Amino acid sequence: MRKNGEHMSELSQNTAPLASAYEPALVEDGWYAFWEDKRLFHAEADPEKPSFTIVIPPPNITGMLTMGHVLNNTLQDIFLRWHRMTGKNAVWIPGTDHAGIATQTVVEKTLKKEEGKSRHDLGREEFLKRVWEWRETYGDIITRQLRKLGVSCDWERTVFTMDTELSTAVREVFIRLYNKGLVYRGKRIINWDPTAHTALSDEEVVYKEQHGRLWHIRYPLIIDGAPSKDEYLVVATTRPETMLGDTAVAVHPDDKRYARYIGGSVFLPLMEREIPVVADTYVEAEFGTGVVKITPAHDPNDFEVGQRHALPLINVMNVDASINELGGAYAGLDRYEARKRIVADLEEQKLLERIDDYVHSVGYSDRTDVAVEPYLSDQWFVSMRSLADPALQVVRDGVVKFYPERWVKTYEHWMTNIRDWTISRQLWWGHRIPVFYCDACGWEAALHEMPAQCPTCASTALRQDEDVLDTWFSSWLWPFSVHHWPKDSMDLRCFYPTSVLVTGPDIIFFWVARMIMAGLEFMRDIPLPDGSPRQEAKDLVPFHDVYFTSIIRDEQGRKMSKSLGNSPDPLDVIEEYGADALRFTVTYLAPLGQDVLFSTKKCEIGRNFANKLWNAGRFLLMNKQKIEENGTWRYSGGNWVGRSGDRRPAEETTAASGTAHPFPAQINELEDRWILSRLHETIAALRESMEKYRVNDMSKTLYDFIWHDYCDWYIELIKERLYASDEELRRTTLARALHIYDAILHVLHPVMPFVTEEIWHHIEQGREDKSLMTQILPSCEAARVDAQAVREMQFLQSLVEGVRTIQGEMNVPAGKRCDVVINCRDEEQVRIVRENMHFLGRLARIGTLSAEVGAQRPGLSASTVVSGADVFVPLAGLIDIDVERGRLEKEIERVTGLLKGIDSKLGNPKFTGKAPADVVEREKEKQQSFRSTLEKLSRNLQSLENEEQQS
RNA sequence: GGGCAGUUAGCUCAGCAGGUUCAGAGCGUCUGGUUUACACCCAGAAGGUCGGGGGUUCGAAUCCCUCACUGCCCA
Repeated sequence: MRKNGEHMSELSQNTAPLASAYEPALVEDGWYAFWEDKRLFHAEADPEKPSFTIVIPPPNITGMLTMGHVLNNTLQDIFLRWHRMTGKNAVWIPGTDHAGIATQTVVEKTLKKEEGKSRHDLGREEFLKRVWEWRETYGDIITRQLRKLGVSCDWERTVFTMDTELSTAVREVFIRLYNKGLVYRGKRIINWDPTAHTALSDEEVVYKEQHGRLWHIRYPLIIDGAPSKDEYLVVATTRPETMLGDTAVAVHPDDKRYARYIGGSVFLPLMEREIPVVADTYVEAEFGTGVVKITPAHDPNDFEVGQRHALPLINVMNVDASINELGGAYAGLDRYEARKRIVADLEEQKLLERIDDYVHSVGYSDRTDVAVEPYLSDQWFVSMRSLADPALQVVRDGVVKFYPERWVKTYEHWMTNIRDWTISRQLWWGHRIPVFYCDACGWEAALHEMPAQCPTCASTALRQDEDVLDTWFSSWLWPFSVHHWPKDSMDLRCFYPTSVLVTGPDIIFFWVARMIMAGLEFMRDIPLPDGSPRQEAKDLVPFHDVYFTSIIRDEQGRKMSKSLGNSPDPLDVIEEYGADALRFTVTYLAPLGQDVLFSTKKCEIGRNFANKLWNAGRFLLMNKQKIEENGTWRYSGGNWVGRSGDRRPAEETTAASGTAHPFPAQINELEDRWILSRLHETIAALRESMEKYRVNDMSKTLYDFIWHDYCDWYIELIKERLYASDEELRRTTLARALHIYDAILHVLHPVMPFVTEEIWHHIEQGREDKSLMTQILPSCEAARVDAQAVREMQFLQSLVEGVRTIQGEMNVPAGKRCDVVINCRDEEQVRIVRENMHFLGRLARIGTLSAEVGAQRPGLSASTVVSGADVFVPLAGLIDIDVERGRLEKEIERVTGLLKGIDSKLGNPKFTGKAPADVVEREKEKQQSFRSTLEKLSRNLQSLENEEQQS
């Protein structure tokens, strides 16, 4: 990586022409270092200045940069850079997440591999030391990777969820909720991860459809105190191994088939235990046989049935889901091995009636991808109802807006059916639950630190809860914990709430919803920047807008995943195409709310675009250099400065800015009026796209304006003036072209920061210490929009295109210039053509051009009709009459069709009666225009056919 | 089973406040190109009647209903 100083000296000495192709690899690292060294990403709290804040969705410390991160962070950076360039106090807080299970698993694996030890061999304290070491070594790989993307995070503010201050916030929140009774401990069936040996929340379980079996097992009836040999109830189950823990069988109370067995009992095979037959409406009579085994310790529904019927709970599994000593002969076997043996044994005892194939969904751990086990254990929960209600309200009220809006429905559904949140994890890596117990007297409290002795009985034998908290229990505090809440500070006052959250819809429940709850619950005691109390919902919520990103898929539409190997490494892509190209491509392809089908090759869009921009700049700079080489004039401050140092504005100074403006209020040149008009239309469109978070619209607008309007047309149009002998004309022309180009660099910078910064520094001397990223975006000036210039240009553009089409179709040799005769519709058209003859000739390879009203068709001409004007191209010797006839006939057919449609429309009294007058008027004008076009086309075709017969 | 998206040129997608020649762009294909910024380029062409059906309306790719298929989320 080049040091800032080196880069700049190289730049300022760089008077050689730019390379003919843009090479991102040569400049990107240098500019990133420049921005960082100059602390341009850093912002200080300023109560006087409106701020624009984003907190990063903290990536896991175990994570590597994925295409998902690329999209997400590019969007955030675009928003941030754009708003920074509007003059706001923009800050983006970066940081990482400790990722409890993922990190602990990684370190445990390493430990096993390298030292053959388990965490238990090391003990808690030593193990945690190792995790910290691991995080010191590998934990910021992802943030280093993010820098390659060009993100403008305020790295000085980087935080980590396990930092001291953030841990304080976690404890504080736990203690407050505990004291309010919103955190509680209870024995429940939770989702157990048998690999990580921990509880999971409902949200961490993903369900997958699976082909399984439905085993039908005979449970002999107990008759006269003994199991019957030939009478039995048949239960159907997908999990026969859990029968070891059965404490009843159940039927529906209205199910006549089994009514007589209710109150009786059956003989539990294998365990040889007598269990009751109970009646419960939970049972679906239609499912299976209508008899269900009840295993209260291993199924959440059975647990509830068990509660209702006071059934005993028999937990037959260990923490790794192997069978424990309560599982009789199967003790010690893994759950799946036990299943096999149990099925075999049942078969041998002729207790297996039949086996059906069955498709059902099985829950898997989001983190370890093993089937979760419903498991009875003591866990901590957050009572969600009272937190959820206000959080639901602010979204319904629009205090927090979702983009796209449809996610509101998903949010509402979850929030109205919310269940309590399992927050304890049986891990070591994480925030340890701050609850302390005295075993001597039973005292228990939530505190920041363990007291020296029990406040009740003075015992010193106190202990802290062994479990840690769910990682999301720290993430939901992120928008304020990054500023070290509960401590009050100007940072917290000014930078909270944040402006927008950019994240994936997959974590709407995990994270988005819970952050809203936390903001509303905990931010009341922090005043507003002016010191007044924070009361209104809009000041309490953690963000005002939530942008839900697209999902990046491969070309076949499959989700990108490690196992499929279909996910390109973004760093490779950046190396090959450049970060700007990747950023542009990804935003260009990502409409709000739609998935993105990505392939590396698509980055050619962005690379080619960057190269196009580069070459346009290169062209201007070559011309600039030619003028400066004469020694009299230097381009500086957006205009030309004479050698004496006097600013000699060849053009006037705008009152508003006080700076020289190369475009005076009155401009004669049509192309200049047009491009200035298009620029301001474009700025307006970009602003609107930004407000609506339509980032792909923004990219398309930039692409079309820069490539088509500016490069394809404007640069071509001014070449004539740039090559003129009059140097003042050359200077004026170039100043205008540079002015537009400079504006382009500004508006494009948020999307493509590197290439724009690079070129911006080449444009004029004296920018060595400045950066484009802290410049102010050009404003949209309505007065510069010139509808007439746009209309006139459109006419001229269609003339050029019409002539070019004829030349192409007739295979006119590339070097040949054709004469053109235009029969104009009116004198206005004659004027426009005559005023712009010079560039029509150049752009359409025209020799002599004549334009008048009533001009006659020269013999052997190809023709077309443009805006009511006949365009004739005499092509004696070159014309292929068959081809020309084909063209005209096809055009006649097309226009006839259009005219027919309009005729029937206007012939319909309902239309003329009901449609608004201006619509009818417009249709009439169209009808006129089509008729006239059609007449001209037919006449031209007729002439052509006459000529054919004559020859 | 419930909910939400999507179905427009060979491919990927714009067009989502019904009426500006609205049927578009990029890629791909074909034709032509040594014009002093760019072959990561320039000029031009061919290709779709907007998933099927029904409805609202003077008028629908655009609004409503329905069906089909695809994908996602929740149970």
